Amino acid sequence: MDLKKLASALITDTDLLPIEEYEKIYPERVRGEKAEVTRLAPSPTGFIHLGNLYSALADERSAHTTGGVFYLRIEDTDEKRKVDGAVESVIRSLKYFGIDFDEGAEIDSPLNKYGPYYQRQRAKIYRAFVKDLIERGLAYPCFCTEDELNAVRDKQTQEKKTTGYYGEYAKCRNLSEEEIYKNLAEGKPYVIRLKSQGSVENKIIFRDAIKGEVTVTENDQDVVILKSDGIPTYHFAHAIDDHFMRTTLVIRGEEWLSSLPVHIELHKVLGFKPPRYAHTCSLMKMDGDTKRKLSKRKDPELSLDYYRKAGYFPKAVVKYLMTILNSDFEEWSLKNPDGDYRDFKFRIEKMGKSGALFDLEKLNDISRTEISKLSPEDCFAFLKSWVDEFGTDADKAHFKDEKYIIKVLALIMGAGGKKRRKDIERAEQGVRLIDYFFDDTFKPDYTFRFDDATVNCVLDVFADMYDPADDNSVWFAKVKSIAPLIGFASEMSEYKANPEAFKGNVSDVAEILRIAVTGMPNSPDLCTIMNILGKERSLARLRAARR
RNA sequence: GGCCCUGUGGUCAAGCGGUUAAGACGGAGCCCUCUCAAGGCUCAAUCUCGGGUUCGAUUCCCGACAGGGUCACCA
Repeated sequence: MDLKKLASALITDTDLLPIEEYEKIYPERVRGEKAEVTRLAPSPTGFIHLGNLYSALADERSAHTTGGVFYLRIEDTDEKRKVDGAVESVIRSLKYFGIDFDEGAEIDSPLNKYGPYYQRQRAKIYRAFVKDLIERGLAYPCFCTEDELNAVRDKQTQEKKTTGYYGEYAKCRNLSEEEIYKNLAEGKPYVIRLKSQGSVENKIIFRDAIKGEVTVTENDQDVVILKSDGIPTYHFAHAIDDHFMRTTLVIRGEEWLSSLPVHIELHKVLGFKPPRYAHTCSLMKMDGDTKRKLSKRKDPELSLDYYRKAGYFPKAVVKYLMTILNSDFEEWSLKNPDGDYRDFKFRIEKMGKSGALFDLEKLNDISRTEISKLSPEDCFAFLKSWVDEFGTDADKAHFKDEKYIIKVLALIMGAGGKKRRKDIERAEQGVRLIDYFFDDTFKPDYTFRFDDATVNCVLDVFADMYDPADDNSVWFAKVKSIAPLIGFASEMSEYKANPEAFKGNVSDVAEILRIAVTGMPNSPDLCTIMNILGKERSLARLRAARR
């Protein structure tokens, strides 16, 4: 068979470059010996999720801790699944979490020498190589229809054979020259398949950067490399792109491990040296009593928007992910509480081999801790940016009074250092936490544990003696002085020594006042709260709480 | 079902032939204390199961079991 003629009949482009040219167009990168070139290669199919961020972080850290390059490539080979604005969304979302690309699609950079970074725009490159493969007898056209393929698969399933297009099932593999040209003349659609040279009898031992030695079976499937629309499949595009974009480390989910034999063979027939691979475990979630991969459809917490709306501190999400990525990060972080996570020595090899259950509790803890480290001013800025986007009208009005809120935050956060509080977990919850500092959102729950006469007595007596000029100790002395009036102990030690002798103690007096002023039985320092509210409002609240 | 990956407390996990089997989150308790938070201290809780190899296995090998992934003209 005249393969050259066949190749020209199948791949009709007339402007393809000789394949050797591409080695010159995309030369080896100049880089340090250990510098890794990594990439994030999402398909623009929807919105970026936590798994992408997780993977992006591993890529970004691998590149930047070694002095390498991290770029963005868009895998848009499946037109059906394309969503407008997805690329911008990827870049924006990652930026929100502090991750930037050095190079790639929609990235303004002088490094952009390995583009185009959209696979659809690289069609000529792929076709040049497919054509070469056909000429070398390593690829062939397949005219099988979907129905025929399904029928074969059903038969294979029934006979308990391995499914797929291989060996005796590869009908079009040995089509005669005239059959091919006849089909072509009839205008039958076709795909190009790899003519696999492998055999499942052979095992390949391959070294994964995370999993270590992995034993796989050689590929014998005649996989599709060029779809009927002339666009390559993922497998083929991956081999070409990661070679010519000079990627050194491919980090991807472990769901790709099973197609590794295909990729190995593809690299081999194309004459490329494969990159190093790192197959990461997926983020899992508990569903009933079994684990499963976090799913886009079922789990809202997979969406990055979820974290933005809930007002998680972006750095906290990143730090949480870092603890899963390299478990010794947590220890490092404890030793360097104010350190930048970028100073941590991230290594892809330290990644865990088993899938981690996503732990929202731990994220919450990290988020609380990170927010507690902010100054009241920075915390205000963080909450304000959340309020601007997701807050109610009341929130927006409140946040116009920056000075007042900063005063409130200084209290809530225990500013000053030693008595730091961790009350704010997320912006959404933090904003609700300060509602009682504003009259329009003050929604008290007057559930007192004492009779009305006692409550009123405490309220009235304290209102009479309250003086905003009092410092904390004078303020508290006054609270204590009320106790004996209603048969409460003014000293805790007294009360503990003989609880039967009293109806209550100072803390109960304070509780009555606290419920009146804040509407809740628990709060930060009451004296300071009254101070921030001011005399008039404080007294008004004491009055309003009378039974 | 075939193939591949994984298997240490509730969760994330350190460990790499001999350890009282780290640490963190969560839980319980105590202290501190006007409540809460924070902080300090203490406690409970783990090597999936069989066989080997070895003087000795959580660690190495084999098998079972369990969980996960994958078997497209989707990535």
